[in-house]
Amino acid sequence: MPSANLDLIRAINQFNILNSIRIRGAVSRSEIADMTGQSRASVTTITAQMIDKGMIFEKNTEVTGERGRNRVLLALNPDAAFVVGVKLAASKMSCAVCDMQGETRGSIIEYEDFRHKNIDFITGYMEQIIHKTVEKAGLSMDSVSGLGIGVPGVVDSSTGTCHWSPLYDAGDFPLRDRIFEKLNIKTFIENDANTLTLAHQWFGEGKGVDNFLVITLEEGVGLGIMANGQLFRGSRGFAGEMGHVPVAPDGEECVCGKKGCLATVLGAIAIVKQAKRAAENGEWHREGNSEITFSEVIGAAKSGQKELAGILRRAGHHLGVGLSVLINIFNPQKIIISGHGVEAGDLMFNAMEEAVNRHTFSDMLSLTKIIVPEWQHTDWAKGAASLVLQELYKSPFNTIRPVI
Amino acid sequence: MPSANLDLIRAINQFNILNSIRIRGAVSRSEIADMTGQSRASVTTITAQMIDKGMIFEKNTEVTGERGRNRVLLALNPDAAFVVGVKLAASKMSCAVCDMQGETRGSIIEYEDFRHKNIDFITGYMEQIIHKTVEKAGLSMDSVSGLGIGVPGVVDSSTGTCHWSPLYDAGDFPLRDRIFEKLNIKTFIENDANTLTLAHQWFGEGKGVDNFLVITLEEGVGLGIMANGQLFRGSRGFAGEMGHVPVAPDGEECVCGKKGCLATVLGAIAIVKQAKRAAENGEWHREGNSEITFSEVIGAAKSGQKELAGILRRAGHHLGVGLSVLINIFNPQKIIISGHGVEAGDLMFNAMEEAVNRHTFSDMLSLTKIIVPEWQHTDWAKGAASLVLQELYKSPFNTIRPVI
DNA sequence: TTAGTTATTTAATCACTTTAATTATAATTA
DNA sequence: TAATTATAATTAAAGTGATTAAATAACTAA
Repeated sequence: MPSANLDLIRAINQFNILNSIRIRGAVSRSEIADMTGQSRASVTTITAQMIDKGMIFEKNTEVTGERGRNRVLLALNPDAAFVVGVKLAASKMSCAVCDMQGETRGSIIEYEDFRHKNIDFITGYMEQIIHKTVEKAGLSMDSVSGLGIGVPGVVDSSTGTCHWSPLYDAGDFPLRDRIFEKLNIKTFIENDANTLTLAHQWFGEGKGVDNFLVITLEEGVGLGIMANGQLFRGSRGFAGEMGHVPVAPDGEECVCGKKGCLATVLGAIAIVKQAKRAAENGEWHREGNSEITFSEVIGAAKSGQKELAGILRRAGHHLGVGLSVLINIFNPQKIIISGHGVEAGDLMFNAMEEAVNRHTFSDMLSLTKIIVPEWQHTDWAKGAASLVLQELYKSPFNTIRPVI
Repeated sequence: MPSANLDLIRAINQFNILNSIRIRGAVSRSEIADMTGQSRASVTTITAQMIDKGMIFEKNTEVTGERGRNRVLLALNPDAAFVVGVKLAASKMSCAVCDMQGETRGSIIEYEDFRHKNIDFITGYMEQIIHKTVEKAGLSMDSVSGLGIGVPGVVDSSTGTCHWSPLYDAGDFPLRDRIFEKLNIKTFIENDANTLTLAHQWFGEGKGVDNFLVITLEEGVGLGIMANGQLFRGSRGFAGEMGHVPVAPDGEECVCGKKGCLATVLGAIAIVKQAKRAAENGEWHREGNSEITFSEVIGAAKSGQKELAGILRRAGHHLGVGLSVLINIFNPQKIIISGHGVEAGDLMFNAMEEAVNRHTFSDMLSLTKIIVPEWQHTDWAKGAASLVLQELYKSPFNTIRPVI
């Protein structure tokens, strides 16, 4: 247990100031003092240090026309630090370089099958894509303050160990340290749904929201939980295994052995599987014999293929039932739905909405906003980058590399 | 936002020291320094103040036979403070006086129907029971440092307002302030399941466990959530509305309008309702015509009444399904089952266990212990008392009344 | 121009922990 | 038995970050 000493209070106050500036965009010293509860003198001292380090700068003086001296607005220097985020998925890897404000300064996505591949192949690939992305952003590796990696599966972020992942069969693997050895950059790893949840807390729909959930629709279904402003990981990082919540008691058998898990109707794998069956049964007349992709199914459904549209509606319905369970248990302010599965659009989400409305006590439902924001592939990598940004804001003076 | 200053670090360090003593029972200054990370000098200073105030005392010197000066063990003075907890239920009120170590020093339970009663009647009743219990414990009201109240329903503990309760139809009600006006004792209110969860964290099965759930089986079903060592209340205090999680899609209609909610099969109300139907159908041959009570149903079921045993087994089964959902989502270290509903015993819990085993991925299940501790009526009031003890430990010097 | 108002900075002070030195008390060793 | 070693607890001095109060800066209104 670390003791509370002067270092701690300095860290807290620095964080609060930096965060106030981030949240407000540009803000004066007096306002910071009011927001953080610190004395004006103290704000002057700390902001002076931050200006000195190049983390923030005096943007302009605000002319309000009110009496008294005008406020000098302070703003973040977006170039104060750059961080890299990498998202590892079954069939692709994406990488993004973000600045201090969470803006993407360069990104790359590459398609490759990583399932059952050698671990060295994956870490090597990662090293390459990082170099390429940093170069694309016009930066050198020296200017990178940290690296965040989002991994599907169960991850112990404190030890940097990957315990289990759908990607490979190996046991515990020290991913963080292995990457650090290669690049010599401070590295953080985390479950992918959690990185996205953090990204929303810092830069997205979760700004200023203490309790929200993030549903990720990819190959499977993921859940990120923000509780009391903190990421909730469960006792061993297993929290949020939404996929195996039973929603259809008379449904199909799941890989886990149970029947009617959410994972059997929702997520790209389940949807493609159902589409394949429809094609085999002749309910979906399909040209050619190539492997069915998720995008293809969505496209056909949107073009009016009734059977496929039904599959999406059913998926939406069950998602809605699952959400109603979550709303009852968590009473979140927001539920944010992300992942490339949102491509399914209204076909899925109308059915979802209907199911949520039907299955949730209206008093509770009225407290929860369900949001499907615009989705980009690189959001995942940006999420991984936020993992570092978070650490950076927490102890900026220790983490930020000097701007050369 | 409160700024981080010297007061904060003192509060944190005091809390950590007091808590170390509480957890270990009796512990030396050096060990405290090691546990909390503080310097020995600092521990000496702070513990001296605490001894001065009568909060802790030098219990004895530990003779280990090791080299060097013997350690002086410090222990909590249980009489340093007394707190009162009151639990309000539909048909009873219980009250307990606890000491600094959470030991019950006196308790009273009284049966009375509080449904749809005047609020003044309830607060008046509360005032009386508190006076009686304090007297029974051999104490005066002056020696009471604080009062905690556990209320079924939705409570905003920060404002002390009771927003909604199954007990009465009135709207928002400032219960905390109303009681404070009567007794002039620092008062805290909280949802009843949450008080029990706190009690477990501080003095029960949740000691040292960061992530656990408490299921309360009373008239209905309640859920208390401990996430990252913090009570999780949701965005408006509605979190943990477990009762309306759907578990039996083809089940009975619930008061909330949906079908097959957990509340339709579990909890005293639902079970008595089902028993009543069994009696009406002639499946349960019952003497007399009095109102059926929960205890009577349990008794008859345990004596071999097959239909009633079936009702309990079904309830246990659905509870098990509900728990499997919770395990998937929360991955808790423990699930603690409490409330007078545990009287149902093995009849219910065997079925529960079977359902949990069947519906939960075994890798996840192995991480969660499900516990049904011994249950006493006054545990509720003790829970409410912990609400105050928690505050007391947090800022001991401000809250503890001088011992006269 | 002057008074009033707000923003920011500076200087002095305070409160807390830490480090280093010191005292206290025990077992071990010669 | 006396010196040595080890551990516990205390004390004194030093360091540090926030706060308060006073000073300065920069503006508006009259």
